[in-house]
Amino acid sequence: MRVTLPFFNRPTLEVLEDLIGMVLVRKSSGSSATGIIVEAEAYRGEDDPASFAFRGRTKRSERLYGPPGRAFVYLTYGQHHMLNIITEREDFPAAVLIRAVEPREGIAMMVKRRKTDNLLQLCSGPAKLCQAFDIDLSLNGIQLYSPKSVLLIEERERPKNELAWRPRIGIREGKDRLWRAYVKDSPFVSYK
DNA sequence: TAAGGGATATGCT
DNA sequence: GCATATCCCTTAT
Repeated sequence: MRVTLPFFNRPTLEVLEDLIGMVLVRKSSGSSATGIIVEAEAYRGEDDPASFAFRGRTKRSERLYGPPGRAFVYLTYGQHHMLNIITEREDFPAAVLIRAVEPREGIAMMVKRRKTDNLLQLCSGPAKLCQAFDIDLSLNGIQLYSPKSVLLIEERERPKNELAWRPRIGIREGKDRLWRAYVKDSPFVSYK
């Protein structure tokens, strides 16, 4: 599926699953960092106790109610940035948290930002990938489907001679809360 | 594997 | 004012 506005304006659990295997691109002064999304988590509706929207519209949850296809970046624990992708129609609060990516391009830059050369430690966590991709509050609200954007989601090119290139996706349903999708057997996911 | 520190925007009293 | 948060890292058992 092509990544344009309608891609994000759909039920969050569908977007969640489709985002797995897609490419996160961060452009910065000439070079760019890219990675394949291998783990993500859904937050949807005011009835989801894990969502910022659980207690209604506040300054913090406001962007969840905004138009789909934009980034919702915020700071937690005073030092870690989180990247969410807004889904569903305007006024319905929902998003997908990007939890882990498999680093592809710009790895040298990521190593520098993360201060580790362990590939498995580069982007295996929501705050880790933000650090590796230089994502902070300045990118809050940015459009993710414009080719001009410095942060965007792209469809992965189908590799030649590889028939079954789509990743094997696992879905976990939390007890009373979140849904998490991940690439089965990927060493780049955040949990052990 | 477990425990504790870090450092700040946000919401609640 | 105070408590808490979609977490990471270091240090200690």
